[in-house]
Amino acid sequence: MELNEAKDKFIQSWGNFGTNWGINKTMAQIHALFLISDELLSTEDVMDALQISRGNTNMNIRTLVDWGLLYKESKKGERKEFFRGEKDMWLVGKRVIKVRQRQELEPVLQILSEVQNIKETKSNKEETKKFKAQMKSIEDLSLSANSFLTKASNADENWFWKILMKLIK
Amino acid sequence: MELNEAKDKFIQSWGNFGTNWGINKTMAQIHALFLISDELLSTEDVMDALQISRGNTNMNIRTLVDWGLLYKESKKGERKEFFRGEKDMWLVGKRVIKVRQRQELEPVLQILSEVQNIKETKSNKEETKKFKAQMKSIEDLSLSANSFLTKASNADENWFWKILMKLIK
DNA sequence: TTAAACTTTCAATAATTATTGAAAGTTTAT
DNA sequence: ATAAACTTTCAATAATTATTGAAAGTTTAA
Repeated sequence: MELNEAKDKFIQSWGNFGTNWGINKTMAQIHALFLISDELLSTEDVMDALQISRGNTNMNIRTLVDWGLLYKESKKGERKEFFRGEKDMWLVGKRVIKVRQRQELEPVLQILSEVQNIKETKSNKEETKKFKAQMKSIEDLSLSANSFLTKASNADENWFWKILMKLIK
Repeated sequence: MELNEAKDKFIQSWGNFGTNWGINKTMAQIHALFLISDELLSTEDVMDALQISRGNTNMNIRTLVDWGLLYKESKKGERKEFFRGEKDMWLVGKRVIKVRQRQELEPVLQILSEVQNIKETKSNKEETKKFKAQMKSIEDLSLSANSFLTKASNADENWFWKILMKLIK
């Protein structure tokens, strides 16, 4: 395989991978492009490399910066904005976990808690008890997952993997 | 809140939650309905409860059975098929992890490995080295995540959480 | 067999989500 | 203040994904 062929394959695959996990294809592709680019890239560079529109590029670069996966940087003598990708995959992982935990797991925890405040009537006493118990069990697992992810996304790599390795042996 | 209002809220939220993670809304809603139903339900019961078409219901029930989140069961004297939901959230979690790991993580591992077989030319020696190194680092993290998920999805609950609790303390 | 009861399929359609690109907005240099 | 260089927005459009429902397929009972 050629280098450029390999790069393209990686970008396309990363895009599809994102798609399966609720991250839009362009955003994942831009991220992939930055993972394999050592130089700073401008919005136009990204537009050219991936053949996508200015609006699309701008929007997704913004989101990647918000997620902490890209950094805005300046080039001396250039007025244009440039960006650099975070290359450390452990850090990338931690940041993705943080954002998605906040955006998606926490709202569910909120609902699971709310939904347990039901007024019980004489006619549905048993049913209510069972429903609450089931919500509680989902809440418990979600809370444990949430704690784990919080810990994981704040942990320093060595310490974390050292203990994790005992687990996965 | 009323019991039925709470049930509906849970079903809708679970549907949206699924949507954010690349699982279609109907499938997640059907799953939610089974999580809070003690009785066996038929395709028609699900159609009625969620107001969705026969085809949609059939297709998503099939997938849920494939994933191991629903079981097909018979009711004596009834010719119709009935289904029962797996209620144990730990088991549900393990099964979801297994399916998605196979469907989405493993293809990425495949690509990451493929993409490292590049023929180096004199003109791009350095660039090729860097690209390979970056692919390797992504592959390493992905392999670790993969091992962890495999372990987690085969673990028995008590043993697993006991060690995990030390981590998340 | 036959036909009723039930399940599955799939082409058509609807709903959702992503993308474009031109116009509006902003910043900087002079 | 002006205008060139650059960034952002957003209504229109395209692409993707989900859903419908009728027709085809299958199973069962008599």
